[in-house]
This record gives sequence, C-alpha cells and structure tokens, in this order.
Amino acid sequence: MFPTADPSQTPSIESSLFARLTDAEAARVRSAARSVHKPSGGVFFMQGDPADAVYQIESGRVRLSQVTTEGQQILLRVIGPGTVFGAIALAGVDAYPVTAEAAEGCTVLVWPRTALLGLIEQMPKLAINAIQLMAGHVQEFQDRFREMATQRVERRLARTLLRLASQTGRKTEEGVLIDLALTRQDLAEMTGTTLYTVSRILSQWESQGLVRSGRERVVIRHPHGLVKIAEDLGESE
Amino acid sequence: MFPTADPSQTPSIESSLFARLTDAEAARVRSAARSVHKPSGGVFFMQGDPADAVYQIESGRVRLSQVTTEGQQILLRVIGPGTVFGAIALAGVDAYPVTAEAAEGCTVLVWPRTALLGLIEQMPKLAINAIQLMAGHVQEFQDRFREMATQRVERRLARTLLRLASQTGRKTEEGVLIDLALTRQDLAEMTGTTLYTVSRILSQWESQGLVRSGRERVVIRHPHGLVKIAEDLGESE
DNA sequence: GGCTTACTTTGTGGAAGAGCAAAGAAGAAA
DNA sequence: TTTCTTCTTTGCTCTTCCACAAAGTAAGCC
Repeated sequence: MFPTADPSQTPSIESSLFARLTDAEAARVRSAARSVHKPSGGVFFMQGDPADAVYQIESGRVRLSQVTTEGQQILLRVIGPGTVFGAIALAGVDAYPVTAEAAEGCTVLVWPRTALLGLIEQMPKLAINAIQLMAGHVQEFQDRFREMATQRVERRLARTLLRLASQTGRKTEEGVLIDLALTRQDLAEMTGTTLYTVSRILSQWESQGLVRSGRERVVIRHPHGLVKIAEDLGESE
Repeated sequence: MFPTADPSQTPSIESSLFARLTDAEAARVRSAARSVHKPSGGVFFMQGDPADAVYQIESGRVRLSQVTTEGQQILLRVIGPGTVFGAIALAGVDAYPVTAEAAEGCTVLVWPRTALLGLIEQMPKLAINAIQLMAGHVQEFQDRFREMATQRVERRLARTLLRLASQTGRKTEEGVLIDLALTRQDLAEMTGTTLYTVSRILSQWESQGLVRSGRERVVIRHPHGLVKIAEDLGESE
C-alpha cells in the first residue's frame, strides 16, 4: 500500500548489471572492475568530463546533478547501493552529461568503458542488462517530464518524497525517515521549484500531521496521506 | 548556425539500429523485419499494450503520446524516417508506456521482440547500437526535464519549434516551414503549457516578424531570433 | 559559553501563466 | 453557395508560484 501500484509511478527497477548472470559470469564481470572509495563530497566525475567509465555503488549514496548554461543547478537523483551510474559511457558519448559526487562516504565498482564494452561483446546477457538499465532511465525521465508538464508543485513534491522514501527510507517509530541530508534547496531542485515553496508546503503538511520536518530531515508520518496528494485521490479513502 | 551548438540542445543523434554494421549484417537484421504500412491516424500500439515489437520508420511521421491517469494527454515526440521507436520492448518491460500513431501515411519496419533479441545475442554491435539509442533518449528526456524545471514557457516553446524545424523543417522562400499538421494544442502538449499561452506567444512573435503562423502551420522567418530566445542571449549579437 | 555559518520559516508583493468565455478564421462537407 | 466543424485568437479573471527580505533556529567551532 505504500509505494503504490500507480503505473505512472517510476518502478525503480534498478536492475543491476549482474541480473541473470551465472555466478561465474558475474564473477568475471566483477573482476573487470576495481573498487574505489570516495569520502563524502568526493567527485566521481564532473559534467563535461570524458565519459570513460561505468560505476556501481557498493555502499553509500551518490548525488547526480546538472548545471544549466545559466548556472542554475538541478538535482536529478540521489542513488544508493546496487545502482549503476555513468552507464552513458557505453553509448560512446564524449562527455558525461551530469556530475556525480558522494553524498556520504562511498565505495563503488568502476569499469573502464572499453573493458565493459569488451565484456558485452562476449556476453550478450550483459548487453541486455545494460539495455534494461537504460530503458528504466528513459521511463523514469519520461515520467518526470510528464509530471513536470502536467502537475503542480505540491503533488510533485509529494512524489519526490515518496520516491526518496521508497529508495532510502528507514522505518522509525515516528514514521518513515528520509535518511539523507537533503536541504530544502535540494528538494526544490529535485522537484523543480524554489526552496521557499518547499518550505511552505512542508509547513502546511506538518500542521496537518502528515510529516515532521526539521533541518535536513523529513519524516513521513502518514504515507497514505502523501500518496493521496501525489495521486489526487481527493477525499476518497 | 541554426540548430545551434548549445550542449543542452538535444543532439538528436538518431543512430539507427544499423549503424556500423557491415552490409551483410545489416541485410540480415533487415530481413528479420517485415514492412508494414499504416494510413494516417493508424495506431501502431497503444499505451499499455504488451511491448512485443520494435519499429523503425521508413517513411512518414509518427506521434508518440502519453495519457496521464487523470486523462491529460501529452505529446512526447513527433518522429520521422530512420527513427526507431518501441525499443523499450527490448528491455523486457511488459507494456509500452506510450501510444504510437501515424501522423500521416507511414511505412515502417517491424521486428518481433524475440527475433531482435536473438540477433543481439549473435551480433554485439547491434546491442551497442540499441544501447546508444536508449542513451540518446535518456539524454533527451533529462534535458527536457531540466528545461521544464528551470525555464519559462516562451523559451521552451522556442526550443520546441527549433527542434521540430531541425527534424522536419522544410526551407521555403518565406522561411523554415514546419511541415506537420500541429495544432496549438499539440504544441502546448509538447511544451508543457496550454494552447492559449502558445497562441499568445506565437501572436507576439508574429508581430515581431519572427514567425508567420496560421492554422496548423508555423513558418520560422527569422531562426536566429528564436535561437536568441531559446538561449536567452539577451540583446547581444 | 558565545560566535559564525548554514539552513529554515514566514510575510509581502508581483509576475507568469492557467482557465474560462466568446468571437473570429479556415477548411470540409453538403 | 451555405452550413458545420475544428482550430485559433484575444479579453478577462484568478490561482499558483516565484522572488526578495528579514527574522528565526540549529549546528559546528573556537
């Protein structure tokens, strides 16, 4: 009942590169990578850097953001263990379109682009996995684009929180805690609004008992209420 | 100077499935498809249909649209010859997330999902091509998402028109004619606004001599002016 | 503790754009 | 031709949301 069965809600498949590989194959893929650690704030790559490696998170969280030509920043996603990023390198694009930085201490696997391409040549299942990965992203951004085009801020914010909760939420006795140091500014960038509007909406929700929020912290006390807002169920249960 | 060198402008690579295949390989891939014709308005697949085939346009134009749970429609893209669509079927997703219909009489190549997957197993280059295809879409929608989140309607509309012009525009003595029967409603759905706002902006541009617009018709008379709006170059140059 | 810094809240004003209504074109059909 | 339908324009109102300002609050550091 919580992340809902709404078809438009991004399913967050996060099919790893290793899906449906045999143990031996997985080991082989794994051994082509090296493990790297970054402290909080460390940068994996910057927007514009040559796209020459693919990453998978072992532990920690990574922020993917983008800066517009006018200098406005937006936060595309915050991802956690198991998630692949930088897969665009497989497509022979010259530069990463986003910046990836460690939101906390992170350990990641890194494959040099050419190594992974070589493996794909020999292991079609790996290619299918990569395609699935990409397809998931296409869907996610198509959905978010549509959301952005058709829905109002309050609803988008509700969705952002629900997405974050389902990805990295942790149950506490108070509710689902979003276990990331996200400022109002960050939430605003993810939702496509301003920090002021985020603050106002959260205050309103707090007065309704839906959430409890503090500095860089949001606890969802009544997920069902947020889902109602996210899907505009009006007053029907 | 026209479609611009702005990095955020979607490059529209449209790398076909056939890129970098030898003639023999291309012929083999080609022979796994059957050619199908649809009259204008014909539907290739509906949002929600089982995703069991991949398409490439030989001639004509195809509209890809999506309907939200509330019944709002948006027009994601209008694509032309050479463009692949329905590639999501490769990812083993159960249903197409969009509806594809012929905007005019269309001839397309159709690959059954399983056939193409079989070919991919034997032809790694094909897999890479598919990955490239997907990666292009990820970038496109990431860009459009960012655009939507950070930019105002006027600029988004300018970009929409420039994109359409570069894809399907035809030079006339009056300017670049967008050679598609797109209503104000269609443009609004692509841009993420209302038909009223589109109409107003076009009127304004017309009075400035930038475009000439009529029923389901837009001629860009002064592309550079639109580019200026799309990129907010102010009065420079 | 007090000081500094970063984050958050809230008030106010204003602009962008949505939404409705109604009238005007442009095709299509009869 | 006239009629019908669809698309477009424009005026008006109203909501949403942005933007700035200023004060409040929490965290880190000396």
